[in-house]
Amino acid sequence: MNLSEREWTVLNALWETDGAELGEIVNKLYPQTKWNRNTVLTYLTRMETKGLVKIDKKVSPHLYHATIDRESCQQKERESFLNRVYSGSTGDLIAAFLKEERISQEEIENLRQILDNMEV
Amino acid sequence: MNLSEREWTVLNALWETDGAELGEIVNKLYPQTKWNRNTVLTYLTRMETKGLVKIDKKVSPHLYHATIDRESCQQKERESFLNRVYSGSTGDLIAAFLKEERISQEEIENLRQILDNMEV
DNA sequence: AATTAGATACTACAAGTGTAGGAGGTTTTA
DNA sequence: TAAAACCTCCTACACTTGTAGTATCTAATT
Repeated sequence: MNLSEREWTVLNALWETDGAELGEIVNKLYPQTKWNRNTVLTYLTRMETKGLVKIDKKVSPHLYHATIDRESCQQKERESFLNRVYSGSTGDLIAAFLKEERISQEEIENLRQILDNMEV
Repeated sequence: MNLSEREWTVLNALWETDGAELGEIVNKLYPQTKWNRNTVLTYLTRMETKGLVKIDKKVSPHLYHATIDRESCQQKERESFLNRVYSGSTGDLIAAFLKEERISQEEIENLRQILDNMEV
């Protein structure tokens, strides 16, 4: 199941506040997205159909939960990104990110550590 | 202009053989995709409408070219992936790729070099 | 209890996407 | 040159996505 941009946006909000009410979700999303409340509701119910979201209807207002965890979504997305955009070459991909994007000194150190531990 | 999965697949084929004929493209794609020839043609013409593909109709069979280069598509895709999936944290993203995906010893060395050159 | 504000359900509708089929034009080949 | 093999064009159609509007329902407030 490949997540769309909007689905990621919604899920990111749900992961930050698991078991949120509609109003909270709408408010959290509004600054970046300007989505209408009913638009958000449509996304949530469609995502429920797809099994991405669980809606707890025993309480009112309903509570909305992500049914999948962030890590495994990230993992799938990495896989697909890697193949689609870098034909599977992790080295090229990382090199591109290193060269282009801003990284703090600490992060550089951290990555160096990881590399050291990978040395056979 | 955000490229879809299919558009990436088509463009990857075009980048590998720029100015290809339909038959070549179809054959190149078939093993991974099993797409029907007319399906491919539909994608190509739709992508022409979007400005992603240029069709040279002066010759027959027509020749199909990508109008955008791979690097700039990769760059956009990196940006969007980074924000969508890692909330903009390049460090987290790279760490995840380093930990999860297989990288050869040479690539590790190469990345280390890049890190060294980034040191202030 | 009546009003109001927010929540949910149902409906809508255009545009985009996935996936070809059929008809007709062109090029190669027997 | 007739057949075979491609190629291109046009058409189709169901499904998904983006984006709400309306109507109703429920909970909070006066």
